[in-house]
Amino acid sequence: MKAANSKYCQCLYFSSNALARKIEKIANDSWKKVGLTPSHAYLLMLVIEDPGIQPSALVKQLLLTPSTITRLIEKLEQKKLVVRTTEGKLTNVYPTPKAKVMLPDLKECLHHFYQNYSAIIGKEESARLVSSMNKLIDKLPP
Amino acid sequence: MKAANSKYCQCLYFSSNALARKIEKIANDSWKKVGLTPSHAYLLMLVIEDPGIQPSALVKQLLLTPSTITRLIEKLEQKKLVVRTTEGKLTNVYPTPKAKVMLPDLKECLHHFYQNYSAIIGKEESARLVSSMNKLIDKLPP
DNA sequence: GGACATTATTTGTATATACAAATATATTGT
DNA sequence: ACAATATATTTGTATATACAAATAATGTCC
Repeated sequence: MKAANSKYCQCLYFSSNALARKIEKIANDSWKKVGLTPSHAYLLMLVIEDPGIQPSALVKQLLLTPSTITRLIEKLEQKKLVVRTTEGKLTNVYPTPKAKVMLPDLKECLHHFYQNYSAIIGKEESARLVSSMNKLIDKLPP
Repeated sequence: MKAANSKYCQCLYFSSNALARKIEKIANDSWKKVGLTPSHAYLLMLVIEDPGIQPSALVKQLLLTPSTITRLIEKLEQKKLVVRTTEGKLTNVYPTPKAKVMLPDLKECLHHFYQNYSAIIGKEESARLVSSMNKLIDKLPP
């Protein structure tokens, strides 16, 4: 006997992963205009809004590991969008003028992304979902 | 002015990805006993329950791309847990005796996984979440 | 029945992320 | 003030996944 919904496992593992992959695809499209992946774009926005922000703060805000944050910064540095200064054990990340000029475009992409998904799933529904996901993220171990 | 919740972006992109990563971690722990990643384990369970299943069917059930399915099967083949037979353009995947014997252990891991996360987030809450995620997955473009 | 399109699978390559270890600095207890 | 510990960041490496192209077989249309 097959399950009623045989399209995919009725399991949190696949549901959460599949959803994340699909949303990632929408996000990738939304940020194509600025030639950045969503992760790079979000990190860059945080740097522009808080110049000198440290990798450890980015780790907390983006919920990524320190090594991933380092790699994201490296790429933005290659693209001349940020610069790093290290003093002691601390590193500060600053936006370049080139990056600052991009801010309106970055915000526009963010808006496009929001429009894209809320057009499909509805504004209330998506807000509810984000909120319940965030509650869950807080509950789960780090 | 900072947002009330400054820990991470109040955005579907990060929420869905962060949630998926955290759940993946719980899943990885749950399947450590059988020495498989959750993806490999789920694929193997599908093969055991439906011997001869084709990669295209696995693609639909697991919501992964054909190339990823091929790679997962390759690894299970290396571990002598499945065999492939190709006739024409179709491929059939069969479990080995070694794999069939593992089924109870695989099911036990699945149960552990379910116990692990429902202990943290509650059975009703997790069922609700899976269901609303699945609805969303259906709505979003492939 | 042959040209063209469609389907199924695999292969080459790229990417995002993580883990573990390395490095370097700062803090604390005595 | 020194040893031990904790914190911040980077580096080396591994993994899961995807995309695009290649391969191969099948179906269709005139």
